[in-house]
Amino acid sequence: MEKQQVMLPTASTSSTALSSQNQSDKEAKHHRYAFQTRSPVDVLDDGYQWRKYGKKIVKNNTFPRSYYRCAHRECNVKKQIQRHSDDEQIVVTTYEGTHTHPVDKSVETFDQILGNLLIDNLLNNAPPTIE
DNA sequence: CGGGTTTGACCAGCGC
DNA sequence: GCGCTGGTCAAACCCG
Repeated sequence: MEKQQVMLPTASTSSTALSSQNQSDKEAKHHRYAFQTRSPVDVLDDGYQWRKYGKKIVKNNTFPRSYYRCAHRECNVKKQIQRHSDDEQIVVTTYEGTHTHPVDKSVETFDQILGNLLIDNLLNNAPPTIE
């Protein structure tokens, strides 16, 4: 397959942070941040290296969901990417966990930006867009 | 040759 | 209690 790496060209990171809602303690324990990005590619290069460990077709989505994990041994960060069933141009990236290692690249990447957006949304109490 | 990716199967959790 | 969905792991294959 072709590795499509996008370095935040025109990908507009519009909305949205899904965080510790008052769903349940289990959800709260796991850091889950969902971002909806409008990008032509599935995998956004956030500066970290990810290793794909699974793919699954979800009933609600026409497109398969991809499961990624941080390439680092100590870093047990998981990331799942799924496309919108209605708009294939919308890519939903869900981060789970926190990186304990610095970015491999020397650029302020998506992770930083998304992180800021995340915090910003958290502070603003942004309502969950997905689920 | 090594690492990474791919696909399928298995397992667990939740719902009914 | 059984069924279904989602998630993870494992083995094999492909590419660099």
